Amino acid sequence: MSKRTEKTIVDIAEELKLSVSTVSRALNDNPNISARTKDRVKKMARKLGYRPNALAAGLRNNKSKTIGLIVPRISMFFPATISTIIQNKLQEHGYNLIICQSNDSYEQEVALVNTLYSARVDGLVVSTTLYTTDFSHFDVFKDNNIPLVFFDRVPKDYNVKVIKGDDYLGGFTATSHLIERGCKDIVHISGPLTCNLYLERVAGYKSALQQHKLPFRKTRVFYQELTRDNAWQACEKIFAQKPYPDGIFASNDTTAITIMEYCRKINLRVPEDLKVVGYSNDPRTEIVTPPITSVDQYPAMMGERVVAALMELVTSRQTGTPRYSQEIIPTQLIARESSAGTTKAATKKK
Amino acid sequence: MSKRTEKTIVDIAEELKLSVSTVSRALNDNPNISARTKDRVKKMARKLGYRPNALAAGLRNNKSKTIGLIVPRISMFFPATISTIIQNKLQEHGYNLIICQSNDSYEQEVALVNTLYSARVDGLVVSTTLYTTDFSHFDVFKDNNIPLVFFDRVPKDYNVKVIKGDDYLGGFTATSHLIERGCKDIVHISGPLTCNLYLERVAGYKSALQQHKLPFRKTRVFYQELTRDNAWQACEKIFAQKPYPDGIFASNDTTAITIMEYCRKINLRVPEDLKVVGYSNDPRTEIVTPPITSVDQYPAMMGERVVAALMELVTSRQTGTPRYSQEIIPTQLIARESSAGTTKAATKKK
DNA sequence: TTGTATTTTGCAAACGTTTGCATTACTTTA
DNA sequence: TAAAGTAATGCAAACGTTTGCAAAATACAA
Repeated sequence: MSKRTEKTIVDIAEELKLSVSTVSRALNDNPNISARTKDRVKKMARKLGYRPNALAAGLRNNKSKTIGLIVPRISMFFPATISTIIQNKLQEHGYNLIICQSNDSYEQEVALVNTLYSARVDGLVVSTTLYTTDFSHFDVFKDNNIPLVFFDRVPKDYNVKVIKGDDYLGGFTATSHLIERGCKDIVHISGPLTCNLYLERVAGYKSALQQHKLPFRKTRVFYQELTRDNAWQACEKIFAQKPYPDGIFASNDTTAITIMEYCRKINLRVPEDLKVVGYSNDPRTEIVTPPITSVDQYPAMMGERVVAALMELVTSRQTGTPRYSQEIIPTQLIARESSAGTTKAATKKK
Repeated sequence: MSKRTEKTIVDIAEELKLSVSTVSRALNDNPNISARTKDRVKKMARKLGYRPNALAAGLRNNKSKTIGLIVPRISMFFPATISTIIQNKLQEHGYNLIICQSNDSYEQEVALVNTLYSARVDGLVVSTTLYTTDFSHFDVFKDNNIPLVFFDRVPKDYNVKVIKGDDYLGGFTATSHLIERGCKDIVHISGPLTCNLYLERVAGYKSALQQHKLPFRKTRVFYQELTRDNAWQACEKIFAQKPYPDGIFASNDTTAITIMEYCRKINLRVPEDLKVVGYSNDPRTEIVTPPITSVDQYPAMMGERVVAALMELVTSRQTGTPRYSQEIIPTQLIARESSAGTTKAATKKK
């Protein structure tokens, strides 16, 4: 039906016997266009069904009003929640968001950074892959002074804006909690140490143990991608031989949930025989029986801080390379039934 | 530090004493550029740190290699899963995805459609708001013959490509299942009827009842946004007076989960006193005790079909306005404990 | 009326690509 | 060695905006 229907400002200009510059200014509410012409232009724009071409404007202005976001996957609770917040907040600021998933693949992350640069996004928000230790693919953004902010999984030794959780304290609190509830032999299931935040949680775990004069044993810590399958396998190892631990601190709620399933299978009672603490306060922890104690990371707050930081950077592009600050979002332990009661010194054997 | 560092193909051209056209063609592997020059150009491009400008290319080619996606919210299981699939599939095809959330607000949806059009996306994928009954804001896409595909929550009487679940059959199967398990008085908690798919599920529910000679009673059907709060309130109404129903078919798993919580609170046994079936097969249904019977919608299959359909439309833009087909994705009931056993004719009273 | 200040509008270049057509540079053939 | 054919490259326009500067139109003052 309709062939070349795309109306442009020149169509409006011709129709109204005005110049394109006037039309452009009128549409952008430039102060030195008379109210009358503004009105005529806008009316005609509507009449012709004119739609601004953001590509053209972006090319001319060297800004796309678009922000890029790279997360490992959007189907996981924590990144999903943050993405939602970021998206909605950015919308308020008039920015579009291109959400991309690296699927925890370093190569994909690199590719995404490049295509997002090509799309000339006005800023980039990233939570890195588990395995990203070289950050040079982000240099394009730094070098061209394009706002770049990292959250949650953030780089080490790479000078950028960073917004992260208090992972050390989170690990410390979770572990201390278990100790206070009487646990003496606490297993920790951690993510791979290529990802810094797990390192910090482990450090927190360790120092909680030490502070309570409990030994830190290497064999009691597992480093693995925190998937269901891996969690199940870890359980098989853990419960292959006695003595069983009396507490497990999992760096992830999926893992914590899987542990509970495993316990049910082998008839181990939670929290009586084993206490479990997860991480992230995924809503699933609440609907499971028994509900699981977990560490809340305030995703909403983090998301808000991310876009606030981003907007600051966007609006202060000129002032040379800034010294980047690091923001720490607090953490809160939400105690639930999975760690309730007190395990007495003499471990109950079934 | 670096001011005007943005290298363009003209920089490459100057450096190599070539014309920009040659450089452009070389970078795009145009067949009639000699292998030697291609090589030189690519080397120089790398050396200068050249990054293609997708805005400029998009403007020139009238295509952005970008697809828009509008969903109610990305934090819900079903849309999240589909978005993930779509995103990953599109990436394989070399397309970027701009994911947007309407937050179930009609106004936001309209606004998003417009900005995505302005961004000149090469296609648009939509699952509409609960309340979208007027679809004229999508006309821009239809009129300009830009690929447009709807999934799950799809328009009624609007000629477009549609990929939807088999909601009638889903409703029918879920209800039949409850009847087969002995339920005689089945409540249905439905979404608002402004959204067509709920209408179909209700129709399925109704016809299952009729087929088994059970009465359809208006007071046994609730129409509401399927949130936690609403589900809780519905429960309060349902169990305010006897007789209690012996089965509930909820059009959503969040609702099903909430029902189970409520039952626990009022000491009603599931499945003995009440059987529950949800919809979507959200993984949460599996980890709850007892696990909840639900209707799987094959989100992965749907996502794949969506991008397949989209790619077909994208590559066959010329051939006039096509007659759009409607695809139906099958549905499968996953029976779990929440509807196990057989409620005998004489209702067990506690 | 003329001149000056102020408001409003227009011209043309620029943003970084791509591409039809023309041109030049090489091969091949007679 | 000239003619003809083929391969490789270049020219210039176009995509739809925005914007500095110049010009025109209007208002105000003398």
